[in-house]
Amino acid sequence: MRKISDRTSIEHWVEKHGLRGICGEALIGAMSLCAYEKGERICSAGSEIDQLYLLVDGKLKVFSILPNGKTILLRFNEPLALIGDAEWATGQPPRCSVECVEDSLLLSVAFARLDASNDVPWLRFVMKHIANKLDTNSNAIGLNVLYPVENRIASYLLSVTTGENPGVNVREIQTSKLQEIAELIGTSYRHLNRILAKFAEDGIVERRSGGLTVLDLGKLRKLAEGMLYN
Amino acid sequence: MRKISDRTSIEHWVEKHGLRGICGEALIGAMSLCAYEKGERICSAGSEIDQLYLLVDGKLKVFSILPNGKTILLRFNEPLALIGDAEWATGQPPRCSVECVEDSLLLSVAFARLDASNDVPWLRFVMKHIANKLDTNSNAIGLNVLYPVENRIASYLLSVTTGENPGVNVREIQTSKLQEIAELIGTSYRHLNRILAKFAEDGIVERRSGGLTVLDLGKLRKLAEGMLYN
DNA sequence: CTATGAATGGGACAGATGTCCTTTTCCGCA
DNA sequence: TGCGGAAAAGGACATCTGTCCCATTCATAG
Repeated sequence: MRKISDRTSIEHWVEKHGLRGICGEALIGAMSLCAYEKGERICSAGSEIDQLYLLVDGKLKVFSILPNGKTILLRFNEPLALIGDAEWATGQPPRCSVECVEDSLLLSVAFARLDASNDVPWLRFVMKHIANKLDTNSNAIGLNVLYPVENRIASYLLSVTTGENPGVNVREIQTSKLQEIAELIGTSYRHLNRILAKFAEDGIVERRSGGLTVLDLGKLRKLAEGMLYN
Repeated sequence: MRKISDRTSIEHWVEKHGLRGICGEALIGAMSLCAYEKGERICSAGSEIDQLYLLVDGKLKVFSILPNGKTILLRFNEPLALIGDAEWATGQPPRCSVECVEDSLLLSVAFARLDASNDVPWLRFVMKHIANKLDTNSNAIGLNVLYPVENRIASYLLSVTTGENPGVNVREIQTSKLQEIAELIGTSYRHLNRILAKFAEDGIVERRSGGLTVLDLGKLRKLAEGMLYN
């Protein structure tokens, strides 16, 4: 992580996301700007966290680690997203880990600084964000339990495909080895492989030389049926 | 639902749960007390909701309804729990339905009344509750995806068993037909039946005359492995 | 260019779970 | 008391998913 102290940069991102209407000048003044590289970890489940982060540029993945050591993808985050909001609110250590899937920029404020603030619009802003996560999560539980892996994979592929350009090579837009993808989706590598083979047969994706190319976003969307990791 | 207008009753519950330290007198004055009967629905997914509820006595079950019409149990709620908090925060219609599993008492406040309030301790209180739900949910997603139905059933049985008295007849403590339980857990009736048969074989439960008696809470706890609906 | 370990692709089989049906039990009512 | 429908119990089979294993391909150091 690289800290960017330049106030002008901070201002830029504050303006870009309209933060000035949300939190007071004092809070903005207390913010730092942090640059994380692709693959870097912002926070880890169970570890300490004492900063609230606002993702202003880039993309993050949020995943949970279970008692048996397995991991499961919870969602991808794009700007403007909060990291550490729930932890600040509950005082609990983070239950999830957060990692950059692209080079990312985050504004940060110390929890201590927030505790001291009685900024009502800001509180409402944070509350709304947490509530949105909850909303998404409540839905995701059902979808994860009630739909087979095929749908989760479709959803995952949609999430890592930029959408504007079908035919994206998945290899290029995210580091994960297939093994990692399998873990994120909560299935075995073998099964992921099986489903991908079927997708290839159905012309949804193309596999060549170890890469993976999405051919038919429409079919993927139909399979994902509204279940998205975003 | 029966409305209890008696201010003294309201005061009683406000005191009992220490609400006076959380929200201003004005907010308390705006609260109503509602008595719901076992089985009654407090809110339904997708419908309108314009009140925030505080469960002060009784027990609720919260479940989500999916596109395909299936339902999945998200959690049980006991006092002091909030209903409608996330909906108030996001402005979205409820994604979950909430139903009483026992006769219950809830304090209610209109969203409109809350919108007008800038009570900081109260905002933090609500925020913390939403964050807790999120925390629990994030965990539940992984558990639901990565553990087989057997564990979910164990967890369910624990949740509906009062814990102090092993040998509780499940029939007595909650209305659900087995078919309903199956839906809540997100499995088929057939499979639930299979697992229960295995539990009976292992001496964990006893099935007789259509009822179900929990014999061995210890084994259930081991199976649930920290995954609880509460 | 080749050797080597990592990553991918896939066969075989077992266990978990869903679907479809039939039989049995329970329970209220004529 | 007997009947009829609802709920429960369970058999048979198909599909989904995991585990184990091995063959193939790829990337990279030498």
